Amino acid sequence: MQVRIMKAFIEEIHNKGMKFTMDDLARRLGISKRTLYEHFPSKIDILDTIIEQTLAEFDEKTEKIIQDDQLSLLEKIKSVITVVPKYNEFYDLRILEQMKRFYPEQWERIHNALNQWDALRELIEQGIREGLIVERNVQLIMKLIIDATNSALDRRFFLENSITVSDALNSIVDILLFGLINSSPEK
Amino acid sequence: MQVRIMKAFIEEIHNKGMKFTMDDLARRLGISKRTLYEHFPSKIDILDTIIEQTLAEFDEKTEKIIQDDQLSLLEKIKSVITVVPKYNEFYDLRILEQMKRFYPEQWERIHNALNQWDALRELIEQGIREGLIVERNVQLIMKLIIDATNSALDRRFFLENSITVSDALNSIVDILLFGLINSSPEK
DNA sequence: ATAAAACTATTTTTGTTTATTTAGTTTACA
DNA sequence: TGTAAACTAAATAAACAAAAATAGTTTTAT
Repeated sequence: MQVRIMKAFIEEIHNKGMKFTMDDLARRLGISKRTLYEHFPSKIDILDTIIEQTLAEFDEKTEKIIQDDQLSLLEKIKSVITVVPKYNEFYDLRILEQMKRFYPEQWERIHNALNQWDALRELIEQGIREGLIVERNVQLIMKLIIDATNSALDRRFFLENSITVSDALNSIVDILLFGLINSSPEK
Repeated sequence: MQVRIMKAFIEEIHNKGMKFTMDDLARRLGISKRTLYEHFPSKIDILDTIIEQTLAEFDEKTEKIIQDDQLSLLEKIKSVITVVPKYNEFYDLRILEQMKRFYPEQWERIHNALNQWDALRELIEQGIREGLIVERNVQLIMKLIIDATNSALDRRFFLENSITVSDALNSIVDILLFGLINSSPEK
């Protein structure tokens, strides 16, 4: 039931943005507010739980990739960057902007998560040490990767150009890793 | 004198953000408001002139690069991306945020200029046709380049990491063009 | 137990008035 | 001719009150 509520919560966000009422949510779920409050003590609590779970799930996926001995460092870097969080429609620039206004604490938590990415930085540093990655300012590399992947949060852009988020992320990673220049000889 | 005023204008912005008075500006210049208004009819007019001139100068530099027969397509692309506008301290995220609030029209003009970049798109398209650039969605490539170069507007980041804007832009372009992966065999 | 609706205590929003700031002008004076 | 300072009209912000919306609770009925 908790999951049903969280899904409906995200559906509401998707339709009306961050500004919807608990009455809306109960109506969408076809349950009474009373029942709703049996499962979550407060509105913010639902939001916190969603954030908590998606970030945790994101970290798990990342950790699993890092621990996977089958993967080369390059594959690990590639995979880690292209991890897409559950409820990914939730991570949308438009939504985040509203969240910054109405739930600044929650926004900050997401913002930090999106701009830290320590696991990736360690992989990049390892990559540099091993000569896999070009030797440049790590902070700058991180900023570039983060900014590039964060542009995948601009759902409007992808909708307008009918590209899926996953396709976009894959393209972005390929370009970041191997560059825009065609190194292979012409066919 | 117009130039002196514009420079002082930018200095004021640099110190106090977009919110400074014409009295501040006159004081900084050591002239009276009366004299100030002899040279510019209004405050917005100074701002408009600065924007006008920097954008025009940016376009000129770009055009010169494109017309230069000495340069290969690759060199052209690289050069065009790394063009830095005059008064570049003016193009700073923090400032632009304030400009969006206090001078929305002017902000939009800059915003459009920063997010259009038709000259570059044509070079990229040519690059794809000629097989120089990887064959991917042009819009996505453009978005990636624009987002990446726009992160050079985040002056705080560069200050904190003591990187100059030019260095950063050069690094960014190199990475975008040739990728993070070291293609050359280890030394 | 659960839904539906009524209820309440807060928060948010909206509108209004007042006070402050400031762009642009005018005046006085060197 | 140009500075400094005073001035004004307009915009901006601050303060406040009234109104509306809504999170969370309670009641009623099934």
